[in-house]
Amino acid sequence: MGRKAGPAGALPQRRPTMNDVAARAGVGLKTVSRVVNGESVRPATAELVHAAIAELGYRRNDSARLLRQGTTATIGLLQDDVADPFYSVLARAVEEVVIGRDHLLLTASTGGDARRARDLVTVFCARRVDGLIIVPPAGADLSYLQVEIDAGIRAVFVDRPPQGVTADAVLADNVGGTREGIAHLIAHGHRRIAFLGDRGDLFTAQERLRGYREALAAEGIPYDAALVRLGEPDGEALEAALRSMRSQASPPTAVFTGNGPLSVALIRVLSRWPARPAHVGFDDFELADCLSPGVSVVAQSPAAMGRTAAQMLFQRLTGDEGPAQRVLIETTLIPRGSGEVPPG
Amino acid sequence: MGRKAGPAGALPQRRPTMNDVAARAGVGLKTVSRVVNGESVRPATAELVHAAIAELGYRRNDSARLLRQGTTATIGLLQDDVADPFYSVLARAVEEVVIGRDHLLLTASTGGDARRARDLVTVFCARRVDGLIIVPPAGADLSYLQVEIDAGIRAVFVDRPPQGVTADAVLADNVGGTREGIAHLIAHGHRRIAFLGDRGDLFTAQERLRGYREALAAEGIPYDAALVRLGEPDGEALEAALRSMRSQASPPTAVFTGNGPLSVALIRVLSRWPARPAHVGFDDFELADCLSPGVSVVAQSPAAMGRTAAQMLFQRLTGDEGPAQRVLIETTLIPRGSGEVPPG
DNA sequence: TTGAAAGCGCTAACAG
DNA sequence: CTGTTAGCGCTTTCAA
Repeated sequence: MGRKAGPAGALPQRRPTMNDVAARAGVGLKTVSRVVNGESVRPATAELVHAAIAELGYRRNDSARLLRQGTTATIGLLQDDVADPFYSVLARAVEEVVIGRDHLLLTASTGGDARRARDLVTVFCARRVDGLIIVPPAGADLSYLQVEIDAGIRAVFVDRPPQGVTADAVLADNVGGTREGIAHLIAHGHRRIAFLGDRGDLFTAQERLRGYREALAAEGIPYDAALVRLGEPDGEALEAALRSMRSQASPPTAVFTGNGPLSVALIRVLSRWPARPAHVGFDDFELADCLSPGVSVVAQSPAAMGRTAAQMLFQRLTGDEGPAQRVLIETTLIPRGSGEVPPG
Repeated sequence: MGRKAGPAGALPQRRPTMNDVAARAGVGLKTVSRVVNGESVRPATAELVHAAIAELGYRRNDSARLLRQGTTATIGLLQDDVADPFYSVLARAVEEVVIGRDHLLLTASTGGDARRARDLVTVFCARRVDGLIIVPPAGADLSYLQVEIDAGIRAVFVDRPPQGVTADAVLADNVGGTREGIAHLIAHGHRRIAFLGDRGDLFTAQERLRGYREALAAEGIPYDAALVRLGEPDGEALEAALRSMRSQASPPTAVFTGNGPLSVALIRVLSRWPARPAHVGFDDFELADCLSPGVSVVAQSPAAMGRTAAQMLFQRLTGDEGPAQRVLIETTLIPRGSGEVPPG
């Protein structure tokens, strides 16, 4: 009782403050502060304070504390969509580092919308997060961030580099990984390899396409635009593209998909198809090994990317003023069957 | 230049405050506050202030603002692991609601560790989050939360109900969903149905087991403990359990798995097995439809759970003092083939 | 319409 | 060892 004071509404719920504790214990405010923060205080006095704290149910307000200290001990994480496995694994890794450093993590998903990203960045900055870890939306101009960075908010970019601002970035080895994947298909006898990539305005899609071209060039295989399709992982569009490729004079015998969702979409389409081309996908995904055949992939390491980004951020926060870095995280080719099928 | 002032270190980076703006504009502090907050100010004066704001690059510090206002406009989300698809989808839904209400979301993963959960709750509360959305670790006594709730921090539980404290909870219809799944198998002729559930100290595992028993009882099928195995989704342990079940006089013709990871683990095991029992899993997962046969599941709706929990929380934050509620989110049976296989 | 003063809850900088 | 006074950056009186 007391808390539910009838229709008149709940009590004001004012929590006891250090002042209240000080008054209750009959000591000065600063003494309470010392006790709470474990600084040296005469045991007898400390006892008094502890008693008052217990009686009042006092808990220090860290928001106030941090305001005074001029920090928020908070990092903001901004990405396309936490529900996407790639990002959720990345987020978990970031979380781990952030909490290990006694900070807290604010998270938000942009849905890939540049406008929303900007709004969220603004909100995070208004809260004065100590640092920002950002997967920037495709093609977003981030020059608005420069003023925040100049004002002291550190930022590290993941998965895609920033445009319009100079800052650290942690990226997958998109070119190298794709080269390896394509070379693998070529090594298994394929020369007509389709490339299904994500939207062309995405950095990762561009880079992976570049890796594709480089791998072909390295083997003297001509690049054929008719085998390339860039766009979102839409099943129907994918199927149409595939159909048109198949009707060519020289149809593809293998397909490379540029990310997880595209791989999954392709698998859905192929499951209804007669002959199956060889397939290698960029980015690993759950159950890739349980399909028949298992799906060979170029695995990224979202956890390593998140961890690295967070660590770089804290390095900046602890005084590293060196020039902006760009770190590449290695990929790993995992053969599981689908990529080792010989040309039909 | 200026920012990188050589080895001496970066400049103090003090951001301009309202005071600075006031001084620069030659007006009072409160006038700046009014302008920044869009309150009525004489246009000419406002112009002066805006100019000063632009020149100084001033941005309001929301942390300070919120301290004064006695709120943090922040919600804390605590769950086992954001990297788990179930939780990441739930998190995304929570995010959406929270940001739609002009709040921010702090997230942290407990790894299912009760001790860590407690620490994180404490940290969140010390920051004075307005509310908490929690997936409580198995068997964790949350009575320590009572004092925080009494002090005004609202809490809503998701997926698992709280122990040791009375609060709102949003749960899946574990019993009903499982009953439906088991009934489905029975309808397809199965009478020997194995149940592979998660650790027995997990609320969801208990409830789903209960649904299993009720479904059997409803059809007059005797419960056989030899067909039940509870434990973490460990492939080897699972295989051993299955092997021992198969060697029984009357081996199971169907298997029900109690969550996504268990379903995946089972699929891995079965992929190396000769005969395949029928299979229905609780909780849907990516590519379940692409396996052969497709995996029939009792789908939960983590997005609905997260959304509902967040909405309930805001209802509490806006004055709802009614008794604690428990909301059940419906499940949906999705037949895809594996659950419609007749007994061997 | 504007501004001065007080204060959110805490810590930093000095005294005693 | 302890307490007093400021002050973090803002909003909230309340008076001019």
